[in-house]
Amino acid sequence: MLKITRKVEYALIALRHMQHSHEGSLSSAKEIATQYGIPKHILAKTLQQMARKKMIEATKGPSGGYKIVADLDQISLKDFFEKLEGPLGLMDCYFNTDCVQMKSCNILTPIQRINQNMRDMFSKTTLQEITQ
Amino acid sequence: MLKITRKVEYALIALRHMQHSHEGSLSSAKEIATQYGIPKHILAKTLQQMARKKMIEATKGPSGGYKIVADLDQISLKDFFEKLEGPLGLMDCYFNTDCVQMKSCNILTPIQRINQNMRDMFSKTTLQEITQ
DNA sequence: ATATATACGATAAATTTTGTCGTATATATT
DNA sequence: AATATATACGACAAAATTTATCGTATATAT
Repeated sequence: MLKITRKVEYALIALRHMQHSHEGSLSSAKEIATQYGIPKHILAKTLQQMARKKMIEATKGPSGGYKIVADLDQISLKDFFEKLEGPLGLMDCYFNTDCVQMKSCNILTPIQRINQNMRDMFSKTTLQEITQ
Repeated sequence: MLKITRKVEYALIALRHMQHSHEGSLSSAKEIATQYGIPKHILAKTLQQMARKKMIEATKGPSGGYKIVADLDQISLKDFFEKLEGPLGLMDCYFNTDCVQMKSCNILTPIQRINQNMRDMFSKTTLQEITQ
């Protein structure tokens, strides 16, 4: 439990790779996949998702690839996680209110507190800090 | 991602229930399961695991059940999670060192940092704070 | 034209989580 | 002693989620 997904892991690896490669240069999915032993197709999808979220930009064709366009200082880890995996919560009832046991649940309030702590923590860390 | 499991959820509900029931009284798996709409068999297993970890104590036979015996002030959320689900880490490589990509991995150190933050957070919260 | 690279939906495999079943053991009550 | 109730626990099955694959389309440099 409390694991990040491979998708997020691959995304972090790719971001860090791009950030450390030559300024303005493009990194292809193939290049990154090969270097870190990641399935190319999956990495490509993840990169596409990041492109849709305007974190990176894609260039098609031969010698194409991706490059970072967002300011990683301005993106918190919480935002990053949510861009890739949707709302962040320890339990679904944090954002989804249709649990039939809502009324009888005796840990709703306590759980919300922990949740808030976790979200605060991930809100305070920026992507830049991770990939620098 | 970053979800707690039902097992942990059920354990928290049960603990809170016991803590709020009459001092020294026993709560049976059936009683708790019925009240909160939890599958009885699963809850029983979870309670048994908590008993093995010396957090609660079981009494067999009719009118038997469980009661809290540990000091919940002395148990951190991190310890609680680990008693039920094993080592706590965002990624397996935090405690399991046989990832073949260890050497080429470019996010090992950053991830360890986030990991540590999360563990610290859960170490600072006690079970008592949650179930009180 | 051709080769290379991204785009993306559909689907399959693998893993993890969640739940069920059966049987054994202990004990209060009758 | 017999019965009913409750915990103990391993084996197994179902469901859900995550992870990966496949096929096809589009863009573009050479």
